[in-house]
Amino acid sequence: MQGQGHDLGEQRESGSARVAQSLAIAIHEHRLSPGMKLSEDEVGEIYGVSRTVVRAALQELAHDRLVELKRNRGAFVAQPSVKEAREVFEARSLLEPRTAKSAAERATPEDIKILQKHIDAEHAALHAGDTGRALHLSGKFHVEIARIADQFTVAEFIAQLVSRSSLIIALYWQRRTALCESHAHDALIKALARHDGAAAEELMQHHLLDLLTSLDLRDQPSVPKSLKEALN
Amino acid sequence: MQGQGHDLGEQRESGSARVAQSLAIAIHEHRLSPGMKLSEDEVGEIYGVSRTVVRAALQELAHDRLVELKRNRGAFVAQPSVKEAREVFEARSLLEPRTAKSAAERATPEDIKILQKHIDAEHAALHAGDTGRALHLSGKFHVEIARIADQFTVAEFIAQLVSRSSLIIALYWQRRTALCESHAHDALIKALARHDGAAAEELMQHHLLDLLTSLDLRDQPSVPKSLKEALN
DNA sequence: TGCGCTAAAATCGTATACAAAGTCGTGAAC
DNA sequence: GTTCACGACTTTGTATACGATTTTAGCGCA
Repeated sequence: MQGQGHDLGEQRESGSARVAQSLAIAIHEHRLSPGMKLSEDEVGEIYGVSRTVVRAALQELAHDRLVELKRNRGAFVAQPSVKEAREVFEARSLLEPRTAKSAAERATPEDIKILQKHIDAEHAALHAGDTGRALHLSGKFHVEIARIADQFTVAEFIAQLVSRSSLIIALYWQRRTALCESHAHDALIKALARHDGAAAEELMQHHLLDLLTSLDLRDQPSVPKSLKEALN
Repeated sequence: MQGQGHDLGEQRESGSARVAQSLAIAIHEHRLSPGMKLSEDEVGEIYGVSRTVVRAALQELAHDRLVELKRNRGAFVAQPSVKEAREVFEARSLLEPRTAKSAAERATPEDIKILQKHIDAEHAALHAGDTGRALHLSGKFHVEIARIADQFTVAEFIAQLVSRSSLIIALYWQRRTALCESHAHDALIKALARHDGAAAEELMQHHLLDLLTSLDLRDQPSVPKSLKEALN
């Protein structure tokens, strides 16, 4: 989300955008756990900026529901409730299957290559034991599909939902096997490559249902830990 | 100065939220036109707050794509492009029909009453010639349906899309008749009242398509507010 | 007259300062 | 020993200050 999207290597980003993105990635990769407090002074110290820009970054993340702002009490990494978790996947099931269908109908060979690179990086991260990074890349795969469909508005929503899903997974994941992801993505990319919209839609719907059912949506919270460690 | 406490009803909200909401409504009601500049000093003067809180409000609106922030140049009421307009309605057509279906299956008599009140107020505003307010209420109708469906996550997305639609209508509306709205909403509420999910889904889909086709999406962003912009 | 350059004014981006609200620990009363 | 209350400390909310960037106006020159 954050930056308008086209400038990834740019250094021109405003301070708050940089901080927000860094924090967002840290959350995606589960280096920041749900419920952890994000003190303005502490975060500002870490990034070498004043509370002003930290506040802007935290507000941005709060808008994406990655952090929760409590009035006069500060910012905390969000802890999505069970109901919110179901809502997020309900929203994804409304948006992503039909977006995947559109993507299948428009995908170019270059698009497929980019997706394949995502998958390869994801596999590599998984193999290297960096499950956090693998999860982050897995999410980007979903957003990339929306981009291929040439639907930036929907892509933004999906990006937000993917971020929140990462938080949900941190809280409610029950299986230790993260393999299902890879296979589902492999099948999806094949359907996209052969412009099989119906199959892509079906595969995406099934993939999301699989993700949802792999969660244990009866339990409750987890544990916070130190801040500086996670952000180094 | 800075009367910290002139309380108009709910003073629970933080200053920035109050300013953001006020500005958002002004945009919904077309009292602020696309492209209009929102100077931080000027807005702060109007609401009696410092630039700090104005900036927070503008950032919030920027996240909802109601205003566009240009680095070192300030905030402007957004001017959605033709492509963005199509994307917004594409996203709505993904989210709203099936949400209407869910709402139909869950709607209680109280829900129907609330919706009816919305419609009545909308009709009243229309009859009073306050088309801006009618548009605003018409939008709230759509959001309320998502609330009835008990999908707050989707409801937030719809709220944002409805806001952006208001901006799009301001730019691309071609018909002078705003009547279609009312009839469509009347039919929808009837389907909801008799728990006819399929009909509600169909009606909503058709309603959105109607809205989209009532726009003139061939022209470029409409009338520039100032001459300089036109010659920019 | 028209164009380009420079300086002044306005506006934004960020840091700092101060006030209000919240948190936590200590101690006295029961 | 437990509970409640009060005060010092911490953290947030907002205002103000200052440097950076952009815009605009004025002036000189072709």
